[in-house]
Amino acid sequence: MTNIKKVSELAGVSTATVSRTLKSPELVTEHTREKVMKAVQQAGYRPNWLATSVKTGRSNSIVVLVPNLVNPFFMRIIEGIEQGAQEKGYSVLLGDTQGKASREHEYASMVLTNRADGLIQLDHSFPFSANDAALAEKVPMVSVCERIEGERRYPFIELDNYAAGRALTHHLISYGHSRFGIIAGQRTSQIHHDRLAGIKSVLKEEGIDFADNMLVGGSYRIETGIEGIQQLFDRDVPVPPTAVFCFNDDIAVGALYELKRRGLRVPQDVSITGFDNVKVSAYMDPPLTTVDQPAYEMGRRAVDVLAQLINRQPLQRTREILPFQLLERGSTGPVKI
Amino acid sequence: MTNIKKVSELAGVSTATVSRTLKSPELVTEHTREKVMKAVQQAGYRPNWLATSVKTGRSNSIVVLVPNLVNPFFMRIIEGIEQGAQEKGYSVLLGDTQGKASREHEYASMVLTNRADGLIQLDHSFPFSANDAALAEKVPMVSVCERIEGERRYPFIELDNYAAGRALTHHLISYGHSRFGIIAGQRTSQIHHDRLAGIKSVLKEEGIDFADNMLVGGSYRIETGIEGIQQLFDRDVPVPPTAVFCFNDDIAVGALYELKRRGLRVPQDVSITGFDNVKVSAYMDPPLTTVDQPAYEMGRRAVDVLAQLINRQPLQRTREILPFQLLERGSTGPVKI
DNA sequence: CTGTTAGCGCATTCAC
DNA sequence: GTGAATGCGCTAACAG
Repeated sequence: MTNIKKVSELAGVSTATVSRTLKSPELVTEHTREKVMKAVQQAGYRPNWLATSVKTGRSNSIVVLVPNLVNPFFMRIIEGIEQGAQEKGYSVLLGDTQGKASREHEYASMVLTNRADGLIQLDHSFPFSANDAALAEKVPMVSVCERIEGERRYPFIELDNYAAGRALTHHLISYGHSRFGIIAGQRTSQIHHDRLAGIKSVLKEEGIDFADNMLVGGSYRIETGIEGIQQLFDRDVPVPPTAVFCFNDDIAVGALYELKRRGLRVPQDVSITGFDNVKVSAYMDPPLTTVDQPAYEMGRRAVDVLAQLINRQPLQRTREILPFQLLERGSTGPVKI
Repeated sequence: MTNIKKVSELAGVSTATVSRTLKSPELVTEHTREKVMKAVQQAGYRPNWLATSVKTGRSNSIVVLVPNLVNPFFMRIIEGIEQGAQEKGYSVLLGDTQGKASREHEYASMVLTNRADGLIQLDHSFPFSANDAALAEKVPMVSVCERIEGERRYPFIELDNYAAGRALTHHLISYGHSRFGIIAGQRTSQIHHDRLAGIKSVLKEEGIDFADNMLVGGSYRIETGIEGIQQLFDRDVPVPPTAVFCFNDDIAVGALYELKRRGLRVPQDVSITGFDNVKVSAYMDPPLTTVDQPAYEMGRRAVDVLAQLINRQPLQRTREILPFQLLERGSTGPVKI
């Protein structure tokens, strides 16, 4: 292990001077700087990051809790987080929670043991165990694309899900639809409620009924889309929906698959909408009408906010609602007469 | 900051005893253990992980270099890495390189500064800068699903790409195909050469010609699939291919999209194959014939090997070639007469 | 501008 | 079985 002491001996200076040369070169004569740099080069010296961190009390790492790595939407957010983190000098510790509380607790505790300086939560749960809740009081934490339930003290960055729900509904109504189904993802989350409320508000305004049993689903997976269609079209309801809201693109992919399998045409027989604007959604047959979320920007913004929290800087605002974009593509069309 | 000293005072013991109680409880009387644990509880003490790490010289972290986070195949590997790492007590630092050498250098250097104990490379390049190459000599590094070019000293875990290429070719030939196109991903990588060699070996055995200009593409993206089809079907070649090998599922998605857009039916007019068995590939219309890679297991295995390297344990073998599985689905069929 | 000194928080000798 | 002392590698205060 080549350490600072060896370099200092090699350069014929003190360890402090070596440290200074590397961290604040302007505090050092050009002459010594050259001497030191030469020794650094020669010894192949790299400062031990662990030691620096103990000393400064900062790990310069952040941990990201994500329920599912294989979801391209989350990964796009994490790309943004990574980019933002890198620019600010943070490393990203990946916390794949699989949606399990125990794993959330484990990863969240990293910030309690100085392994990370802050936490970004992509899921909607409060990630600390009951045991750690007290310790977690002052932990820098931000949630992005979701909102931590029952916790008003943590900032969040999310989409205007309510407005997006309204926009999707208006879009479908403009095509003449009046019988709707919904295949939802996680039903306990705040964004679920927002989207649902957005949809229902328009239906109410338009005097359209929505029966509770037309809301199915419960997770953001392709299989949920398949099962959702089965439930919506198999039951004894005399009139199946002519349009189905899917609460993410994966669900929509499953729904599209299952509708086709049943010989139903999209959008001639049934219109469907997705959510997130995942890359493949544009290349489906037909391409999915969906809501674009600025995932990458959300990730970057989350790092900005987290960094301010870590540095105890005041936040301008604690909640950021980002605009969405409705992408009208081929999976929606006029209602069948 | 509640540190070990506070706890020791609270428990009326020395700091050494607190440390022992937490790390090796068996070295301590039950009586003192209880005393200490109570104090730990009461103080809400969590050992500072940074300090522990400086002391032991181990960060218990590994860094994973991945060229693209949005590719579900890579993410499946990383799921496996995460799981394996967690079981072995390692944390995963995410290094999204975007395929850029500068970012690779930056992330790879983490293992030079004790920020990580080892490195898993998912891409095919030697990730250290020329400057760091000497220092990197003894760095624990493993590559998975690719092979680090020109470096024989690092172990790798990968698929039998040669055999997979052969299997795909046999499959298509059994359907009567004899005019092939290939849309490749990164052409410089070892796995590219292996797959290509596999395909060509069968063609040669069967006496089938393959013109060099039927190999197109250059990156693992949907757009590459689209452009690839354009190149293969637009050129002045009198006879376009009846079957196209796509070197991953994303490319196949693009190819499928573009073929349909041109009014060509899959598989009636053109057969296509993917690679990786990404989740959505099964739900395309038609579902993609593809090669399943045991991505999750590859990730787990990579951690096993890396851990052995970190602990300077001898490796049984330095190169692991895993079996693949050919999934025959709807995107391949008999050649059109 | 540079060197000396004193820790950061913890783990590990070595005595007892 | 436990405590006192030492040091991991580095940075920050203070002198000079």
